[in-house]
Amino acid sequence: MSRYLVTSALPYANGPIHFGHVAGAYLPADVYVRYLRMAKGEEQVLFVCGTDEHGVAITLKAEQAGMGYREYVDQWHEEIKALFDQFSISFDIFTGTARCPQHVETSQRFFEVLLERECIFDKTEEQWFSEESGRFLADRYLQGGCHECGYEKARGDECPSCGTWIDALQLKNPVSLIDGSSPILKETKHWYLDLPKLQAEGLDSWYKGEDEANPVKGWKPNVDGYVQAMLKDLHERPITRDLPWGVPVPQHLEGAEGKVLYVWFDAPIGYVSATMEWAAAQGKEDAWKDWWQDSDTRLVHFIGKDNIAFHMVVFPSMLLGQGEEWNNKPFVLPWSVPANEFYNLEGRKFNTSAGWYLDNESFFSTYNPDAARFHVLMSMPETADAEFTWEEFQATNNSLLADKVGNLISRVLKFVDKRFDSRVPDGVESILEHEFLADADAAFAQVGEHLENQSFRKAGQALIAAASALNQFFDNMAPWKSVNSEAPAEQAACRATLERCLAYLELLSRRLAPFCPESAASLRVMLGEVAAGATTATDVWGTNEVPSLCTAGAKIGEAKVMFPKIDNDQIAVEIERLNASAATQA
RNA sequence: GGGGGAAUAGCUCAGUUGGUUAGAGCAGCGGAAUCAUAAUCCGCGGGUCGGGGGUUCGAGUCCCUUUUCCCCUACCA
Repeated sequence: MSRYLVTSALPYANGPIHFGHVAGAYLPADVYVRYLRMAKGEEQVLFVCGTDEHGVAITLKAEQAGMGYREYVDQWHEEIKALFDQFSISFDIFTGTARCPQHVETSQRFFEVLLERECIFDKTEEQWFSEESGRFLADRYLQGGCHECGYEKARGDECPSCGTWIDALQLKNPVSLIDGSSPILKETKHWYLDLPKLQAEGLDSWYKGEDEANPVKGWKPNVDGYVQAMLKDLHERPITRDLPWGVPVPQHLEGAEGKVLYVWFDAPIGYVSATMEWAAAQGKEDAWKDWWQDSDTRLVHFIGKDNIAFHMVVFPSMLLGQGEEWNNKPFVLPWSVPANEFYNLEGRKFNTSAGWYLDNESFFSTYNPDAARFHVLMSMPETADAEFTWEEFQATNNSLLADKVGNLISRVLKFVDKRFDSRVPDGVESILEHEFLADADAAFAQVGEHLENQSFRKAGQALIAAASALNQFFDNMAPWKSVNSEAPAEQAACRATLERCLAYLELLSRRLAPFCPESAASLRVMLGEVAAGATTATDVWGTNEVPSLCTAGAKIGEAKVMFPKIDNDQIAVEIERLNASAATQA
């Protein structure tokens, strides 16, 4: 039995996150994890994440805000965590690279091991240095004359005028965009990750699925195409920076003073250190090894498409490069990297500073978080960019959740309440074979199959199809007619129909849980004694499960509206608010 | 400039290794029913698959080219 170590991309603690991030890397991961916990067992799954809190961008923004670096990232850490809480993202641990107690030591050890194993080398080169602010300048913070077309406001990486590639060292009369000073060239030593070497030593065979110790699930087209192209021409990458904020390069090394590990080097190590922090919190310091160094672990990275290179090439290389220097065991390599595309808002990118965003607080105080989860999942950018639109959100909420699912629950429970005194009808000979129940069985089975396969939209569609089949069953049996019949056979059919409906609602409550956890829980409350048995333990998914007969006389609870409808006026207000907010910022 | 992904009914999307009249949901239209959050169920219409070319007995599905959108391009995670 495999265990699953699931990660979501570490959000950068440099600004707000929005539904777009949630749709790409967090919500699908959470639905997957909730499914795995139910289908494989809680102890077989670990879900880790945290904020990425280093890097030059953070130092600049913090300085602008007149805040200390730690203070600055703390603020964003809290804000980011708040949105995840609204979406009920169920991380086992959510830490951060600047707050995780194990992070510095772990990152440095990664570095040292790579150095010892000669997967890292150093090089000394000249770079632009601002004497005024006492720091080396990243290419993008330089402006100067383009060596090709002479355009004077070219940036250090690309000329906006002629589009040519610029080597920052060739800029004419460069000026620092940070402090306006004229930088000087100064020598600095940096360390580089030798990716070509690691490619030959195992990255290639892992990627191709030829590494028996590290099987892979298979890559999505966006991942496969990108990585294949990248592996044809792999170069070494610098992994250190001159910065006052980050994980220090081990200080015993010559020239390490004032240098930190480059943010993308230390960030993915955050997955490992977060696991260590989790283990320590469990009182089992070594438990992290069971996840990172156990060949039965399936390592799954949920990311956005902008992160493919790091999770498919750089981080696996770093793991590979550790050899067996940790406890005489290698690290596991990713089994699956579900990279999603981007999620936009009403046709444009989410952009908080331009007023093009959803106000999280207002959103969650007005709408059902489970409806948001379900809609975002059903429209998530699995294969291509996708978008959130208010009208589609309304349609999902009303047509699917309220009308198909909510109403099904409502009509069944109210019928049982009125006609059978809120109890499972007795003397029932269960209906085991029925066309529409067979459809429901198949649809419920597909929910599991699709979740297993990380096909989230299809899983959601299957869930709706199951509810639809149950509606068909109810209509086909027409218990509202048979209930008034004098014929014993009719009356028996009516009782059997409701018994099956209750049994299937119990199944629905379990299949709905990964998508809409709160609603699933409230459905179980409504089902009362019908859902009394604890079923959160390992539950067999992906098979045609025929629910067993409900106990006759079992009492059900009170039916409540699970998914309130959203009316047109409300949606119009939201769209107007969005446009007004964008207009104000423009 | 280079690399990658995407483009299929009004909308959102499926379409396995190329193979009979290209599917679903939503919206729309018609009907049935009335237990239920005026919720459900049945039926119907509607695409030639971004444009062009090619391979093939046969292509949405492979190749070339072109247009549009998005991502990466290595110090904007």
